[in-house]
Amino acid sequence: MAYPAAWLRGASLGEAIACELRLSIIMGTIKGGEKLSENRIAADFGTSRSPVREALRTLSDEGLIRLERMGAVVLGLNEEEVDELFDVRYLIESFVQERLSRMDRDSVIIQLERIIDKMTLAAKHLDAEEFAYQDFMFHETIIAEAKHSRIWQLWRSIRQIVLALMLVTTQRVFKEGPERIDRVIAKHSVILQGLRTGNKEEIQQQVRNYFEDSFITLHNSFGQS
Amino acid sequence: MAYPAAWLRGASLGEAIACELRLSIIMGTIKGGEKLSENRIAADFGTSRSPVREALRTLSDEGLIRLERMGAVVLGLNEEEVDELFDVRYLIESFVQERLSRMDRDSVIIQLERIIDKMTLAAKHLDAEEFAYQDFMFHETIIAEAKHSRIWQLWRSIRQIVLALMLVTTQRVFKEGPERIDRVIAKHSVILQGLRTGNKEEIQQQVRNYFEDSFITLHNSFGQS
DNA sequence: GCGCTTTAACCTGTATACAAGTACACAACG
DNA sequence: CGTTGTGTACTTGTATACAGGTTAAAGCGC
Repeated sequence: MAYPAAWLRGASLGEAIACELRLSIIMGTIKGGEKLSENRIAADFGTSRSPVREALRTLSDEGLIRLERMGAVVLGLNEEEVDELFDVRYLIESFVQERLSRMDRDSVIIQLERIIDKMTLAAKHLDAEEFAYQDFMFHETIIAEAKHSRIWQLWRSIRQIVLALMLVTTQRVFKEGPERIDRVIAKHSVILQGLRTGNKEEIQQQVRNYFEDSFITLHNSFGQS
Repeated sequence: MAYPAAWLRGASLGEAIACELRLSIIMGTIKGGEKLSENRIAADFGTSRSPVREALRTLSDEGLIRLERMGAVVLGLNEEEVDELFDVRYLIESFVQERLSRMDRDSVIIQLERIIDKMTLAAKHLDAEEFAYQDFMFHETIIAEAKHSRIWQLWRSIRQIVLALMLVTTQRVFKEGPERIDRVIAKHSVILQGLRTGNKEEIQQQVRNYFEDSFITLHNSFGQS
């Protein structure tokens, strides 16, 4: 599986290399402990060291690798670290939703409705890539609408990992059949419904439910793989 | 005011340039809206574009500037954005302390005691730089001890800004006299005391108090400047 | 065979070079 | 005077070159 070319439109070589490497690390094609050298990667991708250097810095900022004196060592994402990523996602979305509950939500609700429509369409066409992307956009839209510069920055620092992870897990979900896919859509609808009510406690409860459910699903998925 | 040279030991040129620029932006020497060019900065610092490029990426990741097609535009930190930064700090420390309350805290308590001693010493010698650094280390130590890879990553994405901000505010505090300095030390002692008790609710209350107080102090400080 | 020294390959950090694209000013023209 | 076109200067993204340092292994003495 390669990184969807459509997601790389307008990206520089450095970003593209970062995306490819990130996906390889998340899928386990590149294993934890492995050592990466700028020269070797540059040779592999047929580029110079400059974009590779940029890519390695990106992955280092994301915590997927650690830059050392010589070479970069791959840290990878084990099950526990994925859990921790979900901790952070929950922390961010919980904060953001609390904030949204005190704001005008008309705009975000309309956007989320459209996104759910697109998810439904992608499910119909069995387009896992598009589905994963819309799933991603659903959450990104909510976070963006809270209009909190620092929270947005936190999101930026994990968004690419989240996207790559969604791509992988969505493809697993699609293999499990349509009822599983529908459940994912339903989960998002519940979040949207909570936002519509504007009830702070209910929204928080919905978000908690969402992540608890995702958590369990994820572990089952890990157990199988 | 320049960035303390002692804090740059072992740093690459790129990191050093990032620190200098960051401080200039936070102090307002470089104002929001201003446009930065790699070439001009490289000329100013007497280096090539490579480290400057790295520095600009760092500042972009930190949300202090925005990289555009041509030139980078300075975003700066107004009062509201500092508030938002404190939102994030509170979010992180609150999470971390909850986690710590369920862990063995002996090690972190000893470390924090030592840090408070160093703060007291720095206060005695009126060494604002050292005081700011120990203040910073106090919080960083707490976060590190929670041993949560993703939370640590979030912290990493704001730690340099926090450090620079602490340097600026600490120097203001030092100008206001010793009683203000002692209050800062006392605030940290309260946090430490909360950690000693291990009582979850009390710890959370202490952390909330700390940030509410910092919040108010900060706004007063902003009002004066 | 084992340990020490030396050397050679390789790595990163930084500098420089080149190419493609963008903005802006200025001039020519309607 | 307004508009359009062109040219120039400056920008970033990428490639290449160089310097200093680290690793590792090859070679040699024992």
